[in-house]
Amino acid sequence: MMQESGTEATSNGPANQNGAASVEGGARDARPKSATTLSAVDMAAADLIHLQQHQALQVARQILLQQQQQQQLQPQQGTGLKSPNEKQPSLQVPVSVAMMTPQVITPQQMQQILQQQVLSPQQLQVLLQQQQALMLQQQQLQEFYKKQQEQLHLQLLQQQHAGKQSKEQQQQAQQLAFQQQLMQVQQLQQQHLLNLQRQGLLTIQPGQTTLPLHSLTQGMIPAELQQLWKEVTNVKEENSSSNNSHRGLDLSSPQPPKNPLLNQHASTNGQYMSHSLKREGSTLDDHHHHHSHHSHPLYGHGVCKWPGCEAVFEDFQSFLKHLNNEHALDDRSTAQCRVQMQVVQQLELQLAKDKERLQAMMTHLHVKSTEPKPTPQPLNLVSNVTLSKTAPPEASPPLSLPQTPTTPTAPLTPLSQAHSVITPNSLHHSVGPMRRRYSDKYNMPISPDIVQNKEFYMNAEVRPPFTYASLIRQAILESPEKQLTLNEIYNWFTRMFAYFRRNAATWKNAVRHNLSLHKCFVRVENVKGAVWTVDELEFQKRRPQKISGSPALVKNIQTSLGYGPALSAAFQASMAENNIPLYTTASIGSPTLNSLANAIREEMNGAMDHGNSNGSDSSPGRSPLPAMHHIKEEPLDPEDHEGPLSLVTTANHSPDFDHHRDYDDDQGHDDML
DNA sequence: TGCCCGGTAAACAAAT
DNA sequence: AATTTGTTTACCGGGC
Repeated sequence: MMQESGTEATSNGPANQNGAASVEGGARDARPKSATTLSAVDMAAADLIHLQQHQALQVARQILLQQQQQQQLQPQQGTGLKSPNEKQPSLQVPVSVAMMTPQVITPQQMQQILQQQVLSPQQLQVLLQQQQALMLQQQQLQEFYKKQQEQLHLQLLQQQHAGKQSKEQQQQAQQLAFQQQLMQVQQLQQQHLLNLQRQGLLTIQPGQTTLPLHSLTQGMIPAELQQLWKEVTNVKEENSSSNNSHRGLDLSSPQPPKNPLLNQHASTNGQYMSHSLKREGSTLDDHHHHHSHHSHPLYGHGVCKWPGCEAVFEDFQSFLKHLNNEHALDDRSTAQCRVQMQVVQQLELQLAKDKERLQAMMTHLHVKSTEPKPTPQPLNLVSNVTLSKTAPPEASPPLSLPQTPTTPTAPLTPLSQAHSVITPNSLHHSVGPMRRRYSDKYNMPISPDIVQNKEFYMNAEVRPPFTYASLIRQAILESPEKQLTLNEIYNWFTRMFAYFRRNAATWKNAVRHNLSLHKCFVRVENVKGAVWTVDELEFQKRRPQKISGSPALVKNIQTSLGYGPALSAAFQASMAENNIPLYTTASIGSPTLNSLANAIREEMNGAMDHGNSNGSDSSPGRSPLPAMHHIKEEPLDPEDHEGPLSLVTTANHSPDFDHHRDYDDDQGHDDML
């Protein structure tokens, strides 16, 4: 009862259309319409991006973990080899950590860039390229480290099991190797930074090479990113006004209150101006330009590595040509660039977290010799709490992240019994892609990154690009028992999507409506009430209908998704780029997010599926972006949107819904905080 | 143009 | 008596 009212009534105050929700009689017309279309679309895209990042991050994390391990294990050795600029991380982690981070553009830097209005088309591209290069590097490193890590693991295992033989020697050798790798990484990173500086894209003072960890950790929250992107886009749009003026992300038309500075981009006439800027910065850059040698970050193995583009080229020249023609500055490229930037951003954030995690792990292991059991981690405390509920002691080592500094991790949903290890219910097995692979292996839970995703949805008031039916199904399938009460479903919605924290009367009604309307939702009487379950067959049954083959549809979908093609392409490309097996990666996360990710993928696949759609494997995906119509039609006063958007605030309390009896509805959380 | 979809609004009934 | 939970019907707009 109080839920709905409380929900929106809260801060939106005026100008909100919510009145319509519960009481309006014919207020229907009152419903605002028109404006948000794009933003909504864009956001949907953002969601995807998010997922992508999510996965990419995992990889990055691994790399970092390894790096840190090395450092930790070998604090002293090999010092001489290191570049002079570092102070040698003896014990302080921050330092070492910091060293690794500069490779990606930090939020601050990003802002700088924006502020300087250097976002000319060229620069945007350059930026993108740089970021891409980053990805490549990480990929390489990843592979490399992967091997090493495996060895390390083996060693550890041996040590533990076989007692304390003289493995130490081996380990030392190993460590040396690590050390070397570490240095390599650092060099790469520095190199990269240099590049950026050269391009004039970054203005970093010499001594500033190492950024404070917190700057990264704090990263930007989705909302901020969005704002940033908005800025970026705006700037860009001003230049290339023509195209589709719409699609820009104008979630909140007005500029964000936060970066007033950015607003000045007013008449940025990028093109030329930036050019000069670039020149300026290029002073140091005399030697190689990324163009000079064939090692163009966007060109590899004869293929264009632009997200989503896999064009093949005989020679570098033709590639360049292609790059200029096909990937010139336009809405699409910009969108892709944005995606990439976000990816990077998220990676950065994740890296920071994982570093910290590693740190904890190392600490733990060190201490271990003395007192193995009682892990002293401060974070553990937190995590323990989380785990305690369900978590069997077993695996899960260090886990969760401690810090979570200023991040707006929503305080709500505490826990997660979650991992639930996905009940062996063969239920979802039959379905398409998502279930295959990821669910089999129960994965260990705890994954910090979820928080991020979660945050995204929780913060961004973006209408999720899924139909109610899809979401409901998702909610139900995610539950340990594969069944939920209506209320639990509601809770899931509000937990997972900020969007559903408003207009409760409306969407709840829709949920109910969907539950009873679709055959795929089966109500099961229960001792204390009834629960809803999903008849997967039924569900799948009606999924294939549209999408499967029609190219036209695909096109539409893409369009609907905003930069659909671009994003999805970027999404997938990036994944591939990082060797991130979608499913595998996903499996690491929490069931909830995984599912979400999978759901999205599913939708995407269905939508984009070029080619083999019918038949067996191709995912069922189909209904994609359903309903965003009205979103687009709601002109919502800027205020309306803005408020929510700055969610940081909003996010913090959302508990409104959760309270009462939901003890078990929260399967999906992994937050550790 | 008509059909199908999915979202939204609502009326109503039944269960709490 | 007030809600919540479910069902159903109607209407809309979009895609085809």
